[in-house]
Amino acid sequence: MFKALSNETRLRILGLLLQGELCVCDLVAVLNLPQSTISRHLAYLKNSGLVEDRREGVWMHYRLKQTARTDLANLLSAAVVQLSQIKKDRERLCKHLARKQSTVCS
Amino acid sequence: MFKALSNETRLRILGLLLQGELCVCDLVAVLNLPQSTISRHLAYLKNSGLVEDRREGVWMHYRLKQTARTDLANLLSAAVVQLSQIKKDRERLCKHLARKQSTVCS
DNA sequence: TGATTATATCCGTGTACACGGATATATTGT
DNA sequence: ACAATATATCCGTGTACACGGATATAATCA
Repeated sequence: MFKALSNETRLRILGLLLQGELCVCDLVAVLNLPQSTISRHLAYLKNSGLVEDRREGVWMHYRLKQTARTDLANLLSAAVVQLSQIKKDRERLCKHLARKQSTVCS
Repeated sequence: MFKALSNETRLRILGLLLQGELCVCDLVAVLNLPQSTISRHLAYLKNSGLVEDRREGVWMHYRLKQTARTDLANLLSAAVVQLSQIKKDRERLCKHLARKQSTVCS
């Protein structure tokens, strides 16, 4: 698990997934990284047992596995404080979702 | 910090240092790994700001930095459960210290 | 079936370590 | 100064990834 958390991009992905389920294209848009990079990290997180996926038509949705959610929330709470990037990501996610479909941002 | 925790040998070292200050030779004896390996990881942990050292004659003593102690205790509590090796290490440390000088094992 | 879109995987390249034996350095006691 | 001991660093080798462009796969729709 610590290995999964030892990469900044994965930390950022997990930080966003803490807010709720997301599809790959949302992560690509918010993190502004190549799609192959995002997909690779999602595969890594899935293999590590931290996230699970769900297909909905063409879209793959990723979410934290329930079994890992509590642990991750605790561990990441420290990371969120130190890695200011995560806060910015969350703000960007909020705007992104609002732009996409006028949903309320939690 | 997660990078420092992402290596099993370092996790084991930190697990032992949670019990208290130790010198390199104790770690070598308890973990049964080459001295160069232990020294390298201790240097890594020191650079990461997780441990600090103290020279006492020929011996170098390493201990957790106070600033990291609480965080590490929390993070490692999860690791201790999962990585059974850490429990075994602690038992070996206890025996080792008892053998060395009939000290009480905390 | 063929085009389109979303996602996964492949590929070559580069970097960060991990490893452990060998060697260097530092300290102590003679 | 020299031997002995504890520790740090060096060195060559190997592995695990990170990266991102290119390509393959999968699903949808016309």
